[in-house]
Amino acid sequence: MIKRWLKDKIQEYYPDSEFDVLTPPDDKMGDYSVNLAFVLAKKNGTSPAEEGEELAAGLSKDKDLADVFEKIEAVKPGFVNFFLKKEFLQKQLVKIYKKRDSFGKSKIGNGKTVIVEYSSPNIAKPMHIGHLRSTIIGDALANVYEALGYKVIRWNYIGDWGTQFGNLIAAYKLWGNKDDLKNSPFTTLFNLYVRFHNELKNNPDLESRGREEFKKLENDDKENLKLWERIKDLSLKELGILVYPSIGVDVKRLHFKGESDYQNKLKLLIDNLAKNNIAKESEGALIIDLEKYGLPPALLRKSDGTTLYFTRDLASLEDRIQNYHANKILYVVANQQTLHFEQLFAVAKDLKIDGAELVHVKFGMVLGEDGKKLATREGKVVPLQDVVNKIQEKAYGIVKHVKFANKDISEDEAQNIARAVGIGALKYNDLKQHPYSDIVFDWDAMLDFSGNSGPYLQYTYARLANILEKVENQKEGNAALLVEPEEEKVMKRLLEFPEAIEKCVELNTLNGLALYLYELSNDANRFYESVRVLDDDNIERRDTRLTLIQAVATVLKRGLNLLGIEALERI
RNA sequence: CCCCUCGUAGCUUAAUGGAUAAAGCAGGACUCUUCUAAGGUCUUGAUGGGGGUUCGAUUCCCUCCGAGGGGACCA
Repeated sequence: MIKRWLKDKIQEYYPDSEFDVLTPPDDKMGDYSVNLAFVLAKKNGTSPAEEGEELAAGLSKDKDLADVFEKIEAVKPGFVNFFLKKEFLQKQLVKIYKKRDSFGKSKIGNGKTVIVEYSSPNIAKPMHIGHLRSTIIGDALANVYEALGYKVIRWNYIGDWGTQFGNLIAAYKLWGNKDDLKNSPFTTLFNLYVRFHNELKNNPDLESRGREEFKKLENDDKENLKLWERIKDLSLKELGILVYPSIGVDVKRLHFKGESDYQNKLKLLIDNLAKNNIAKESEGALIIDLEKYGLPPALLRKSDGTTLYFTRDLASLEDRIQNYHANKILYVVANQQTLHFEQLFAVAKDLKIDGAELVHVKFGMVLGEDGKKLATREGKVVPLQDVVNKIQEKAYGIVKHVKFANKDISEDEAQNIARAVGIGALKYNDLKQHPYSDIVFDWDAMLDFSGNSGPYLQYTYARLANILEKVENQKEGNAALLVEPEEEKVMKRLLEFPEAIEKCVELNTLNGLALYLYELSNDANRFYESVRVLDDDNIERRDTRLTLIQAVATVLKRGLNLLGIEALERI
């Protein structure tokens, strides 16, 4: 059908052309070639007929296949799979094997600086399951940018300023005590936070009390400043010692920056904006009108004289571009704040703070089992530590009791496996989904270690590693010996790795990479089940298979690490 | 009322405008004297409704229905 249609088109463009639509080895090849011709034509600004002719030429002369494939591969990698001939695959496998440690890496970032803002805990509120998404997505995204040759700053923008701190200080002054704060800062602060909001219902005066305390804080009130510093110190310590390590995030690589760091720059910023008539008074507050962008005005200063998140974020943006020379800034922040970033980016454009590409990498919320938002105010949250603990317990149970009865796994190793597998499950469960969709928090799904899950990938890696461990001195082998369909499938899949990574930065999502790794694991497991490697009498073939396994294992490990998931040799 | 996001199988999800819409879970049938059964094999089942653009639409446009989020002194 399509074939005939293309023929007609070619007749129309080139009445004298002798080109016939490719003579394909089977029916589907024809349609497929047509698609390709169109993709190539679009890409190269040529006509489908020209591209088709070139394709046909390549296909009819097998010796040039690799070149044609490589050209197509550059334009439309997924398509090539269909055509791949064994010879090509074999050539590629050797290539991949030889450069397996750098396979997938590239220099397309060219040393450009990318700031990835993620995690950004608010130390007036406890970290809960909702904060996890930003941390997991941001950390992985930063890894991927790094692998592609960008200079990455992992910007952890601590929420340590704002009205809520006034609330917290007010609550502390009413109900808090020193010892609780010292012993378990997060729990204590959380309890104060919840109590404040609960009592607010009966006692609306509390709100003005909180505002009052924040105003004092902004006016350098000594007592409040001291209390604030104490709260901040303790919270950061707990974050660094407890929270981040427990989810496998390297604290040392995070660039901590607090909202409060911009406090002393705000006055100048505001004054300048007012002086240049960019900001104006409205109902006692200072705003920037954004009507021409179809947006509500951005608030710079409240009528009580205090500043807002927006004000600080604007100052921070300036800082990031001027002092950190960011070429690109990614804000890994939930969907809910879309408007905030639309406003921020619009103002940046107005002020010509446009030295960097600004992207709001948004993601959906974690919803409760009722499908409603998990709100901190009623204390209706799943604390991060609970999730981490529960998932590790489950992993530990499996390691310990389900099998491996005859394996010498020490207690320490079992603990370590449980930790890595638990976190792997948690992270993969998040990353495999498109970030926009809301996630309904579901213990069962999160604790499911079978099927398309983190542990499945880790398990696959461990199986492959187990084979490799049993062999010494293997040679490269001869790729021509790999003729099983399962082997071909794996080889084809390996080729897609670089594309899977590059797509991550193109779209600023990671589910493509997660899916790729799953499919690679799938293919690898099928290969594993269908072909016995070590018992092979044909040593050359055995070595070739080991080469394949080595390449897969390396790619799998690198991919998992990019996602922030550990690949263990034994699980 | 306005803006943003989403709507795919019983459930949770996937698919730069391109191949027979892809998986997992749940259900059914198999598979461990064999390199780790957290595995593998087979099986049932889906694009909210209506228009449009296109050779081709889950994807882009319009409209309706439904869900969630946001909309000047929170972040």
